[in-house]
Amino acid sequence: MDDQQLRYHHGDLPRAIVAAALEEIAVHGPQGLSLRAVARRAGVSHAAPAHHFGDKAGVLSAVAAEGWGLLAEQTAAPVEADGSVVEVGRAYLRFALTHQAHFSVMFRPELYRSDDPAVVAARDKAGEVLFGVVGTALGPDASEETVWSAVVAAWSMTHGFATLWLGGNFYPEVGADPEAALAAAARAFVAMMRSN
Amino acid sequence: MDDQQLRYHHGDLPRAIVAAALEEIAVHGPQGLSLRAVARRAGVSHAAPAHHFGDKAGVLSAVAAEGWGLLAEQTAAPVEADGSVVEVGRAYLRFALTHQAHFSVMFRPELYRSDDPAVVAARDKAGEVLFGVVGTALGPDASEETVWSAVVAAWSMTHGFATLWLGGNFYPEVGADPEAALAAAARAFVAMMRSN
DNA sequence: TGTACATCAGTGAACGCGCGTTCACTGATGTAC
DNA sequence: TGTACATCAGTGAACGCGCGTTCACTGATGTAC
Repeated sequence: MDDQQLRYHHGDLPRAIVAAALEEIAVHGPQGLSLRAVARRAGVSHAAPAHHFGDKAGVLSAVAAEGWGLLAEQTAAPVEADGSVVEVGRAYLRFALTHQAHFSVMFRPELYRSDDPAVVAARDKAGEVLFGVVGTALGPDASEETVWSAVVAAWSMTHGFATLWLGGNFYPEVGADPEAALAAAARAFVAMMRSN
Repeated sequence: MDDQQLRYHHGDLPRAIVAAALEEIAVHGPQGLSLRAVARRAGVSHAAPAHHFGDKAGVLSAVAAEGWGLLAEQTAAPVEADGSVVEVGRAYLRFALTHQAHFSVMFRPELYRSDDPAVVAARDKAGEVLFGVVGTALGPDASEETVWSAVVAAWSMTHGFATLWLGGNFYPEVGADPEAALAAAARAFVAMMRSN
């Protein structure tokens, strides 16, 4: 509620609308988003969001594109620092936990325009990071098929962990430190599969 | 639309309402469920669902309880046939893919009464199956902590795979046979982790 | 076999609400002269 | 420095809609006698 919002011309209303949408989504979920609630939160008239984004799907597309972009950035950081697959997994998990609103929109493509160019570009970039680090981990001799399988596995485990954790589905025994729990889980999984 | 529905007394309207709710959820998602649409689909007046279930959360609680019960049953089947963790994972995945509506409700506890006794009982039963089969796979010498970690890993990977698959997030390279893709992914994951 | 009655499943009208979208508008801003 | 004007960001009233819930009711059913 800074005094920017009291001015007739807001300054950067599109940015403020996305921010307000994120706060709304954090409370009511992506499907429970209402443009009127977003406008209320941003302190503008209820028709203002549509003025900038066309409609509700437009607002959610902006959120999704921003989310995929942030995910690509934050998973690329450990790669650039010579990090392992595990480090990238941690970064993915950290992103999911600290950007729950983005995260919850990104994986509901029916709510936004998933063919929006900004969305496609950001999503592809995030995919490349993941594929690249897994390929490096497996070494140059691994078949492309193996790389795909390992990508699917690493993504599935990390993504599944994040959603189950966020949904409060784990028992308290799992502990309070999600990153440590995920790393321990990956290790225990390998031990279990080896013992068969 | 059998002639049961033309009778004043339906016969088993609660059952029909749950069935109609599942069909609605399959189309509009759990959050998009409307009691009036359910009633329309079941061929009864819009107030009928509330008569039996109290309110919307009541209908969704019934769906969730049924879902957890089915999951417990279907993952227990391979265990009774001396199946491995991988077989249980397959059963979990098969359940998710063939019972998408149940699956999508179960993991959104904010939409239903997750402390409903029927829900709690069914969910606990499903948890015990998973914990049991992982414990067996690791053998009697594994610490309880290790078992927990392996449960978290197996559950995360299987659950993550199911949700990413259902969301259409995988690239076509992953193939058309989800159960095979998941098994291959688990194998490739172990290879990748070993190679580091 | 027939009748009276209690039960309760399902009805349908009514309520108030919040929503998305449309649209003619107003007022702030910057630029041209 | 001052004025006219074009631009467009944001307004606010209006629309029609589907929703959840309530509530007095009706009609089917089964049981008691």
